[in-house]
Amino acid sequence: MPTYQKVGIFVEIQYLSTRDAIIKLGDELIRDKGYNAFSFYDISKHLSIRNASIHYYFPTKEDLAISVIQHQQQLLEKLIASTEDKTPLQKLNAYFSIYNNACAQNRVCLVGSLATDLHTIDLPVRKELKVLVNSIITWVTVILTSGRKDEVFYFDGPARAKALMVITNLLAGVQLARVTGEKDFKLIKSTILKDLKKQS
Amino acid sequence: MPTYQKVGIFVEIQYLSTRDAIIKLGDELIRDKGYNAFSFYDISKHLSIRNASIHYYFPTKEDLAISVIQHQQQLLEKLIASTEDKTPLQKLNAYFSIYNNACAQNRVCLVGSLATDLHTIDLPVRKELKVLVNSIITWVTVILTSGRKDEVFYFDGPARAKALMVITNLLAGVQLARVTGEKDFKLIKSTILKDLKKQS
DNA sequence: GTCTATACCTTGATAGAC
DNA sequence: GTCTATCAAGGTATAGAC
Repeated sequence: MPTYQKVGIFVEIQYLSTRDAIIKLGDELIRDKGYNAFSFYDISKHLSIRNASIHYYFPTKEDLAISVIQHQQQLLEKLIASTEDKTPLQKLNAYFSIYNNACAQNRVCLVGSLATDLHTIDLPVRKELKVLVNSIITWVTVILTSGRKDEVFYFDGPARAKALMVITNLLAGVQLARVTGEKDFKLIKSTILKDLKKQS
Repeated sequence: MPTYQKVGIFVEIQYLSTRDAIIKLGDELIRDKGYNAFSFYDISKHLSIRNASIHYYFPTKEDLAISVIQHQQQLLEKLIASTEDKTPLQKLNAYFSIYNNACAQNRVCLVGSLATDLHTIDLPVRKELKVLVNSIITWVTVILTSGRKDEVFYFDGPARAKALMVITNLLAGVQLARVTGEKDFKLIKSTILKDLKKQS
């Protein structure tokens, strides 16, 4: 068995355009503090740019919100594409990974955050959110359908209904975990999997 | 079979002290727009009182938040007490009724709303929220435990884990329903019950 | 594309009269 | 207990120089 010497520390550095950096930070802020609680100052401070520069890319706060949602939509589509050839269980774990990351950072998921603020945002943003939500529901429904067909998942009733159950477990799981602790989120995750794998 | 004549319309009028009216409205606003989106003006406008009068009862906004949470805690305890002699299924339906009302008004539940805003509120409020969350989890766990003992509910694993599943289904269910429509919330509810009643 | 400077509004909060 | 009046802070947004 070979031995290894530590010869350095590897640091991953991301280079993003100003625009992409604003979107990424906006996403994190919405999921950390909520849409109405974060301000352009939070972004300008962190990126060492000025308020006016943010408005150059995003004339209004709602414009930024739309771009943040579209960015999540793109991430989702990448995740779907990159797991295309994987098993249903691997795909489901890929979906779980979204919430694992969120929970580890003590952030909630974008959908849950914007849904609670829904009545304070205008129609174009709501419309974009609806697209994202439907993409998520559709993907999870497809995963569960193929998993049941392959007899790796077992559940009764329409796959879409079961998808709603799984999604709501995770979505509210990260919210509850903020109050009761991360171990409850892990408990929810393992309970979902145990339940799906159990022949009924 | 007797017949009846309509002789009048019955209107239920609530008389609340200013203090209680503020709390009730604060609760509705938090669940409608979120903690950071509602303002004292929303309350003063609706109650035809002045900003300063609200501050007389609640020196700070966080003071109001604490009273709102405590009010929900009292409602919960009343609900628990009033269903003490009922069956586990009736008790579970009583718990469901909280979310039925919320969903019908297109409002989310207080826990979900404040959990997404958690990082913008200070410790005393978080502490109060934690008390409420633990009360809910404990009650649902007790309901599920006695239901399983009576063989009206069937599920594997710890009752607390199953309680977390049911609670997260409902909590995120009302949030998702804002985006996809109320019928999905009803689907989630009926799926929970079907699942619990199914002998495995 | 990024800056300075600023307009304009809403917010939570307070002082003090009644 | 409720009011008028006011404040200071913080917010989004814009004009215009560089």
